[in-house]
Amino acid sequence: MASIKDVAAEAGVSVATVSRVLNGHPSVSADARARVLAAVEALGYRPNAVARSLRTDETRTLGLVISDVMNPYFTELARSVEEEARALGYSVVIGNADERPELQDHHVRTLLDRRIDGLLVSPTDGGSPLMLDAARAGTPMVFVDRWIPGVDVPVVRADGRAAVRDLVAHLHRLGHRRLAIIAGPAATTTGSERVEAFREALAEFGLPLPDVCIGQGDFQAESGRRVTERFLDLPEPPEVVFAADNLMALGALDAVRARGLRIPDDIALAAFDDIPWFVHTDPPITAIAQPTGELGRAAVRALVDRIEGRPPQSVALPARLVVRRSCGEPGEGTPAQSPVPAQSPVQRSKP
Amino acid sequence: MASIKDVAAEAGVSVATVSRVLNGHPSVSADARARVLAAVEALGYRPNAVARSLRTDETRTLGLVISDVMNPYFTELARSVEEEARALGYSVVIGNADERPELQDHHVRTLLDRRIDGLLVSPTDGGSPLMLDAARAGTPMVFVDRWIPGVDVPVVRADGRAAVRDLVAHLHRLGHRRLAIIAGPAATTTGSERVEAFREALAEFGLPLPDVCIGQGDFQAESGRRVTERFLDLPEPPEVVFAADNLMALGALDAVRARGLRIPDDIALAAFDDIPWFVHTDPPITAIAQPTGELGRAAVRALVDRIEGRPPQSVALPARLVVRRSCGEPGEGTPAQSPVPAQSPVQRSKP
DNA sequence: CTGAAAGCGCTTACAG
DNA sequence: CTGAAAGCGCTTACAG
Repeated sequence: MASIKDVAAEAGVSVATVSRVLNGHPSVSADARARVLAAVEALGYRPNAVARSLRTDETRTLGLVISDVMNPYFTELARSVEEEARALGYSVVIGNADERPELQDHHVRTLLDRRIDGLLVSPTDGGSPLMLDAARAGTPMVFVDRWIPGVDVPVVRADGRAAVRDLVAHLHRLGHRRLAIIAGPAATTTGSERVEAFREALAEFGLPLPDVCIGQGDFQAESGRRVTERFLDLPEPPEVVFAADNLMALGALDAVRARGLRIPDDIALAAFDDIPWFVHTDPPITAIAQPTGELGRAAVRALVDRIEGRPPQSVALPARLVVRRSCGEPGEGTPAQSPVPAQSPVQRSKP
Repeated sequence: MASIKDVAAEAGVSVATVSRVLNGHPSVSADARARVLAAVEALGYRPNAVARSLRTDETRTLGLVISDVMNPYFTELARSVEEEARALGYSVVIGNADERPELQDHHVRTLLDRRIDGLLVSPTDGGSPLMLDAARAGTPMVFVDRWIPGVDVPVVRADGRAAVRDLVAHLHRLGHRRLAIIAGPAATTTGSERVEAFREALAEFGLPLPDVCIGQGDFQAESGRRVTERFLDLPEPPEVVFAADNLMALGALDAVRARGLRIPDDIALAAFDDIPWFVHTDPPITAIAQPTGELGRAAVRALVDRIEGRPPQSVALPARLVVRRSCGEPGEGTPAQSPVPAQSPVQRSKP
């Protein structure tokens, strides 16, 4: 592969001059520039980014460590991150932690070794020493979706409180009183915050959240299935299951179907995270939608601000409730107090 | 960040010795080794992969350029690619072409600039000069899923011919005679091969495939919707729509639902690619499943073989038909000639 | 077993 | 405007 030396020889100039024209440095004669460009063209020369990075100490690359690529929510997040990064002149390399702390560490380490300019992470756990050290050592970092309290790192996330409250109001209106939740890992902020928001909303409506109605999941489908089976085995099973993410909702669906039960007649289901398939499931699933694309873009902007020396900003964007049919139709249970208009199935929460 | 020089100073040896212990070179005294390791620990030293790559001319990184990350099929492919690569000591950086040739080129160029050791690609089109030049210039490359004819690059893919034939047999048995397909771009092998396999299978059953029954999609949901609407507007609409990938099936579902039509009563639907959600749609969707994880792993093995100087092998793994309810139940149409047992909804094609 | 030195492909003060 | 030279952080023949 042609190097800068070859180009210099071909153009009859020094490598310094070649470097200058390649980097748009102003002080190059038109003649030299033309000869260099011609040589570049003739040799099909492409600068070696590895060498450049070693010299400039920047890779124009962002690392993104997410908890689970197979989760459509994170896939979409990754996509919007890449788009915004590309627009700002950065590449992104993705590490999939698969909800496993040791895999998360593997990726953080690899990314750091490659000297990425900054790190976007959605932590799988409370934060490993490796990650915390990197943050303290000054590696530009921002948390996205999930975060770690007590660390001085900007956070870009959705605020689901109002939407969860809207969901509980919706369930209450339909006459449901015994509600259960499939929670995410307590070590993650999204894991604990969603349970808390749910508990608070229930309290507001005078409803209890007994321990047997809190199932411990891990944000993956299999755990949703397992927890749902336990719910169904209860002497007094819940009337509603709220899955704290879309994959656990998929697992719950599997479990319900395996028992030959029907939604919402036998049991109602709602999910945190909205995905295109929820429109087509049997029945369509009521969900809380995050502004995923916006989150990804905001996270990149915050990280690049940090990298380029501008003060980065934390962001919290409101999630919103999307009512479908998996919790019952207004009128099926207690008469609806404020019926959802059939024409507009999307109900926005007021931020 | 500590460099190898700092470690050498701390340990009281030369950088050469530090390098040797880090790389497991045998000729280092136990004493020197111990001192180096202690210094590494004390300083929290991590080798700079950028510098190492420049020197050794290898990055231990694979590039993966896929057509669309948001497609669950490719997400799963990417995941299995990363797993196998990691097992073999490589990282992978993913480029999402989003079915856009110019984006594909952008990623190929970026990856090449970064001097990845090898490239895995699922081409979005017939192949750009950039990609073909890279292949000719000797960049280790393997095609996965889609490929480009006439280029000397190993191919790892699924063979869907038998499964498509099984699907058509299934449809015929159910009494369907007027079948349509939402095809992928003709410039992609999967785009054209699936239409061809479908056409051949139809011919075998004496069924025509008129031009109006071939809709041109681009493997993304929106095109599935558009094409389906056109089918539905036909004076004599098809009885079955076969979507050549799962996203176009999603679009078809949207279109059918928007018209208030029911599946399979008003129109039947089948898809190439199987995904977990197909079990839960209304109704569950009959699909052709690819051995996605196996494809990803085989592709990585082929590429690494090529990189490390072993002869790489092309691979074609059989896809299989998974019968669900979206095309009707046996007995609904013409009496089933060989009914699908209700107990086992999964029917394997014989390779 | 060990170290001094060259060199990977760039960029960038420094002189001119 | 231009080039010679230093140096980024490593690895690896080459001598000893």
